[in-house]
Amino acid sequence: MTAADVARSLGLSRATVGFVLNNTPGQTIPDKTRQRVLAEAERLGYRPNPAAQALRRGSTRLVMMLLPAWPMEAGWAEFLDDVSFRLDQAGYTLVTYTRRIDDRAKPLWETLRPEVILGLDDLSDADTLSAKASGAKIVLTQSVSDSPLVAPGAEQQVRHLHSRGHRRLAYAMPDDPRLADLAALRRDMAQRTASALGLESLDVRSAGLDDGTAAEAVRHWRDAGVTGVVAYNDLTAALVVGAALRAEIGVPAPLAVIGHDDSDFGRAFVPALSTVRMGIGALARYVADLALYGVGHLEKPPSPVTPDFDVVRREST
Amino acid sequence: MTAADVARSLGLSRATVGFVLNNTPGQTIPDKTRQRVLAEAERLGYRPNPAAQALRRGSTRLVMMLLPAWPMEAGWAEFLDDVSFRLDQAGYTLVTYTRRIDDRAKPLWETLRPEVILGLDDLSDADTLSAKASGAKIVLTQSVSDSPLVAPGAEQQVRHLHSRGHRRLAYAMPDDPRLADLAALRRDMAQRTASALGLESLDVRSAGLDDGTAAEAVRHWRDAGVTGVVAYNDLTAALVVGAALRAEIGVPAPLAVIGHDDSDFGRAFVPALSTVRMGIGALARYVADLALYGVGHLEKPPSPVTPDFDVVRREST
DNA sequence: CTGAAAGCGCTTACAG
DNA sequence: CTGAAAGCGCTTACAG
Repeated sequence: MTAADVARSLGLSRATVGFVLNNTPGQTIPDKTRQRVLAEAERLGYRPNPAAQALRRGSTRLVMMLLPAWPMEAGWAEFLDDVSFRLDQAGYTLVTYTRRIDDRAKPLWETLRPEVILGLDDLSDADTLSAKASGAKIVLTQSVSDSPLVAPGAEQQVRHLHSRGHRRLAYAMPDDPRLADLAALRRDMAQRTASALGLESLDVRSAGLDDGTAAEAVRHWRDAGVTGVVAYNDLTAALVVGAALRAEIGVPAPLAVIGHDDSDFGRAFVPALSTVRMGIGALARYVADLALYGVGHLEKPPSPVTPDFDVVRREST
Repeated sequence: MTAADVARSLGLSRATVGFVLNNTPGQTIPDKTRQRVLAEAERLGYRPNPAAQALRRGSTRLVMMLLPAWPMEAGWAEFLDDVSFRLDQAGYTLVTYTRRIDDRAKPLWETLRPEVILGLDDLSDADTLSAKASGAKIVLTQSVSDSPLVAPGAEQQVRHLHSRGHRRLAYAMPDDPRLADLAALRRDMAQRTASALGLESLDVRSAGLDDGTAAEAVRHWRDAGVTGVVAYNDLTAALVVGAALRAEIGVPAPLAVIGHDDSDFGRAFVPALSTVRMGIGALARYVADLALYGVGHLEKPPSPVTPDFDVVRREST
């Protein structure tokens, strides 16, 4: 079922059909003809062939978003929906892609040829080269030096513990190497906030999944007089709380712990985990517009937005 | 940079270049020419235009895998890598897509035109129609009547509790409507296993996130003499355990609870959650071959495989 | 062994 | 207002 079929069925030329279907400006198609074309296309179930369109236009109208390999919280689904909706309205399509470090398949941008790649995650050097060679423009929404997306939550965490009267704070890092960069950003922001509040510098320790580091950290913190722990995320917070309870150190006193991300399981935990929730509503439009600016669909770059971060206080602080 | 450029640069015809680059059988290209073409293509950084290939071939060589909207456990990343690697070797590309119920963007299959859609998740009726209209073949790896992927873990859960001496069992359902179908499958399998073991039928209750249903279920089970709870997944297990502890019902005694999926946070929980881990190694090849059979690249369908399910006993049972 | 050519389905400048 | 036609980059049957 091609545009030619629609034209033939109507006794029109392919051009007229194309003008109607593409809403080409500068054409004066009588409304009657327009309606006939639309109705016939609908009746025949005509769908333009995207490969032919891409070939002819010289552009795929595809935007690829790189997603991190670690599990994403529920809020991201809505975020992605918002981004893809906004792109959709501008005639672009969002494709998400999770590139693993040891991925053995050809990168997806080779086959799909997106016009823009949105890097929510960093690319390896080899992948960056390959992506550029494929003709895509890389737009990083998360750069290491400037990261409104990831850091401000850490400030909220520290301020929350401070407002609850804690003066000697620690920071719990995850041990997953994929999270190292992100964790360093949040930790530094926490550190800066602590200084700004006149607190001693944070006592930074790692809290891993099965290796006893969480237990060690908790003992160390107790001996050092730490009363509040800022955890990288809710899983790290859970590991710290778990280790504390097993060492018979009470939570929230003598040790308060706050996580980050508002993961579902934090509510099930006993004690329920205090956390920071990121509101990404405004972000979706910003990210979509960043992509549209990248493909030249928008005249100027969107103004940066900072997501909202809210403390959700539960039982662990 | 097109194949024509490569041909021109070498003083050859476009056909010869095409034959070399595509390894077309039945052509006798002198090895010297072949090497020259390969070297020149490499030197010029030639990459075939996928849109042109798709248009000419009449097929996109794209396989789309529908992913569920809920967060996936870490093991899935490896699974997807395995599937895409196998497809890659056969010349196909895997694209993953998460279709949300209230998605407002045009479905991705409209734009990408995959040859096959692998449904790890179910499609709405409207989406099924739209996907078929786009020309894709839908291959369901998870069907309601035959579900080796999702159900056998529930059998392991029940057998584990039975082997620990529990005779009066309950089943904890999630309250997320997106999980309803999957949960029903697991619950039924648990129910069948209980019958086979000569146990009373399971006392089924829902355990939700914030609505007090978990607390209610736990109280009800205590009064009904239930000693073992099979939970849909680890989050549901966590909710049940949390509610039990808050109601001062001990875990694992008098109430043992086993989850499913081996989520990271289950290890951090106090008590650490017993669970069932799904080994999906063999599955990747099966799913990839299902797709390749769907596109006609394989003569006959792959033999079904059942993933391994292993009980991981921790403190909650 | 290699070249000239058709045609996939589309968009759109050009000519009426 | 509408049609005939070019051409995007590729693959491949056909003719030498």
